[in-house]
Amino acid sequence: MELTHIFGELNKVQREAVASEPGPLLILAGAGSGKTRVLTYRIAWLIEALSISPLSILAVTFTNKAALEMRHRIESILGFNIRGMWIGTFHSLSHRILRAHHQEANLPEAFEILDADDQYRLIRRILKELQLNEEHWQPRQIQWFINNKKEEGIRSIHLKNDNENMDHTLLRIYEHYENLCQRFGLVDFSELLLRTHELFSNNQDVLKNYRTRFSYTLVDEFQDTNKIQYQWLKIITEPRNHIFAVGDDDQSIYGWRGARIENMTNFQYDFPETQIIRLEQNYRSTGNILQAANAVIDHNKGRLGKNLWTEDGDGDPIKVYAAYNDLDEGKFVLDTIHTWIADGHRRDSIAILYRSNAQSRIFEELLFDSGTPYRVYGGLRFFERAEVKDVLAYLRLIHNRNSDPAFERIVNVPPRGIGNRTLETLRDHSRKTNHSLWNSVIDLLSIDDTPMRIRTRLQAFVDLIDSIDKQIASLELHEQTSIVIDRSRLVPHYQKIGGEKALTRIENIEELVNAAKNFNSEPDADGVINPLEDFLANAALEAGESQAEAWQDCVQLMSLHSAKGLEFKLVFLCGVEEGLFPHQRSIQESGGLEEERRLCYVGMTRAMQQLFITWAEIRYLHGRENYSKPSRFLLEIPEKLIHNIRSINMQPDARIDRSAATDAITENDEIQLGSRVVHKSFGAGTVITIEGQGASARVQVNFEDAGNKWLVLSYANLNPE
DNA sequence: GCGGAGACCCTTTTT
DNA sequence: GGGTCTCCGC
Repeated sequence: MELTHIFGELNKVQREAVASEPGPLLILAGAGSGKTRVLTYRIAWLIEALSISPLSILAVTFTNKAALEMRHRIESILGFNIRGMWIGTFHSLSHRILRAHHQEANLPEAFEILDADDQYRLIRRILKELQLNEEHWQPRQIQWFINNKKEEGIRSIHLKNDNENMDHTLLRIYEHYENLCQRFGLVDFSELLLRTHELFSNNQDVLKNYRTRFSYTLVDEFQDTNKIQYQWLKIITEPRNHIFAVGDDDQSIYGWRGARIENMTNFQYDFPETQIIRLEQNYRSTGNILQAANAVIDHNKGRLGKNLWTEDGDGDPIKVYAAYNDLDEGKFVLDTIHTWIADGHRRDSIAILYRSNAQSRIFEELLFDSGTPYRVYGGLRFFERAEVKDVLAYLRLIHNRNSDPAFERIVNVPPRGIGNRTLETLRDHSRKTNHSLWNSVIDLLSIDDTPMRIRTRLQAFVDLIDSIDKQIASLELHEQTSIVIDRSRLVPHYQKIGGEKALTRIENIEELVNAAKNFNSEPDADGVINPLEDFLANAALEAGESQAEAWQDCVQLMSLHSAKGLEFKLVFLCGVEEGLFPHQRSIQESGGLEEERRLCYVGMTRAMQQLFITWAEIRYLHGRENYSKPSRFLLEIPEKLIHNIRSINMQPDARIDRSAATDAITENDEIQLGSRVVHKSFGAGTVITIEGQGASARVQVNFEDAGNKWLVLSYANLNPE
């Protein structure tokens, strides 16, 4: 068979991986070594060379984005579409399986997915019911505990039986949570995985069905799997063990969320006769960048071992800039960016990476003021926004009256006189009767001693929901959405309270109609299509990544975590200071420091041509001034690979000078290039040049009446217009 | 029940 | 610095 279109694109080791005999295979794929390429070509090879049907292949990823991209890439190699092939995240695949076998999995047909926010609210409600103090029983920690246990495959019943030291109250909360979810058909993210795994272990018929169907399993980012995900993979793959796992232990950065790097080391023992292939040739970065990254990661113990190399040249040294404060750091980055763009590069070839999202603000301000287009990744995603979740909650309640999370969310949004007092009564009733909140309302309406005013308001709410339901019953999804938005009166509500954010919120609400319009519902296993149900599940499972402007040419700002898997010609690694990176809290955790170091490795290996590392001696964090030292990671890079733009070890004298200058800049930081200013005698004008810093800083201002003037900032007494 | 003023907290993020 | 949550007065 003619397979040059597959093999022609690959190097020798990649070819070996792609064309290896079916069987357990672990690919250790270093950063930039063509991981995705190997994965997609492997699938193409199975289909073309072994004539495996796409329907017999199961491909698992961690994000929806990765799943989508993989599908596109495979289709473009093959030249035909593979619509029926199962490519998805652990969660979306589990969801699909549970929908198809909800009875065997002991779930109601209309079971609902709880996202992290819904789960948090539910836990708080339980704490209240159990009359536990939130100070002592922090909802976040409970949430973390429950998810952690589920991700280890442990239910409350196991804790009860196996562990005598188990905290009694914690156990009671977990138990209560499980009961409530079971009773009302609520499934949180970890439950999707756990429940599917239990379905497979308890139901041989179902398991056999999937084992027969899927003869080949492939996993991406294997280093990020947690315990239950690994078991999920094992149970579906055995006994054939045709599993193809691709990962990089050096890029495991989600340990704090349950990912088990040990899964990589255990793989070869759990799947006997595992073949291990190392992809070490890097096609992304210059020699210097690779050497520096290798040197840093080499400080970690217990690695599987890998050394990246490249056939390309050394390139420029790593440039390190020691700033005196965060503003100076920002200005340096901005200047460098402008030079880079002036040299003819695209803006989207640039990434500013940082450890914590709070660091983006200063860069955003500077980029904004200089009129440089930029885009910040991370933060709240579309379907997680409060206003969007409100609309969805109306839809959820209409679809399933027994959805307590949806009920709680919107029963009084916009305010309709059903306050905490009434809600407490409802919750109380619900607890006693085991009825959902909605049914509790119905109950209360039929009880004679319910006060008239409460009765009126509850009735109005019931009527509203019922009447919207009736009105939208036979309409298209986007029409349903549009009517719900209209009749819920959420837009006027946000208009009323919104303030500055009102406009964005209303835009988001309206954008939801478009999202509904563009949503393609897939028929389930029985060929049934339920667009609304699908849409709601999808909203929970897919956070709603990048919206429209994703492809515009702008500077990219993101946390190091979100940068994994991406590459940029020019990378700035910012805030590389002890306490911030590695983060203070991670230094205290066991294994925390090594994970931070991997994060540093991930950051450095994003750079193709040029890597800048910056740190600031003074940083404003949480409104306070902090003094820092350069990160230990910086000191782990061999000096010969570094070009210092300013000495890391500042002279004491220089330090005084610089902090003085810092103050002056901070005081005047509203004066920027392009700022509108007013002078006592020259009147209004625009700042067109700024030179120097501190007491000697000078600006050139183009005054409307007086023309161009040079002024010394500390004497001129300029005020913002 | 509503809404404004102050207290409080604060890594990383996907599903 | 800023977003969320609580408390309190109306």
